[in-house]
Amino acid sequence: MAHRPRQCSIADALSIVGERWSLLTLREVFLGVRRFDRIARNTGASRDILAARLSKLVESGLLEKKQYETHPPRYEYVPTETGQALHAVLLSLMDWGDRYITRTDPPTVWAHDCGATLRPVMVCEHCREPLRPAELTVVRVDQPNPE
Amino acid sequence: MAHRPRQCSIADALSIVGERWSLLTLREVFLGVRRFDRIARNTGASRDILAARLSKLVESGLLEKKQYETHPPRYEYVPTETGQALHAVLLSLMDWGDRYITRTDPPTVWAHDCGATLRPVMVCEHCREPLRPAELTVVRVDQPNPE
DNA sequence: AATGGTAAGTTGGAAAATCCAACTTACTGG
DNA sequence: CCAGTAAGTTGGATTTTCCAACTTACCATT
Repeated sequence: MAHRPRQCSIADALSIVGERWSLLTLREVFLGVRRFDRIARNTGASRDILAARLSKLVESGLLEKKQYETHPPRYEYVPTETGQALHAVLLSLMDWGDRYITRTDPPTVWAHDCGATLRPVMVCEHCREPLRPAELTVVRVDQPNPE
Repeated sequence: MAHRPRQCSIADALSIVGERWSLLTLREVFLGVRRFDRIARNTGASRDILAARLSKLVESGLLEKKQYETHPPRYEYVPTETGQALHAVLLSLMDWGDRYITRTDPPTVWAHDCGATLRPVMVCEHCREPLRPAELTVVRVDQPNPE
């Protein structure tokens, strides 16, 4: 009866960063590449789509457009706090790719300030144990189709 | 000169789960919804696209098709180990959405077996400290455009 | 002074992906 | 016998994406 999709923060998040090239654009920004041409070449996105994605990321508050040159006006895209918080998402995606998809050695390696090569792990904030899918239970979820 | 995009596990991961509906499909599977019609309704994906996505997820080794009825043949989609490992990605995306996008109370709440309401946190495996973007440095990365 | 390169887009038209409603097959329950 | 459920498939319309070329304006070189 209720043909409404499930309400959920994953869907909300994807409505902002779920389109093609958005996450790769943010990857470049996190790697320090913050100008249009370079982002276009490093991702492979076509210029028109990249322009649209960057505008959306700015409108959505993930990036800020900083002018670094007037005449002609040129901008670079720097992450806001909201944008920076997405770094964790990209790291978990990278980790999954490293482990299960990419055959070779991890192409990208980060170091943590503690001195170690970064291995990102998701833990429960309360007990600090690494999350295992089998140890999770749904407590509350929107149920679009009751019957 | 080199017009090759950057080689990276995030791109590899997105080549499998980056298309529209793939991650929402996996969300449903993790919530225990494993049959075609329900997934279609709960996500809002059109049936033809959903069929294509499910096939791809099966081919890519994230889901397995289990027959639960012959005559007519009916299947359900259950996550493999590779698929289950993506739960962490969805949780980090959910957490980001909860914090920065969704205005209301978190629509979906998970509990951890330790008894606490789940708050997923990304930590450095070595020192166990929560990751802060400012404390990360790139050690190695594919550089598509040298000059 | 003219030429080529860099930079950040924008434009128009072709190609690909997605959407949508209707159809199919084969059971089950009333 | 009819309606409902389930897992898709099909054809055609709509929307996105792709691609190459164009624009504006500066700087470095010849």
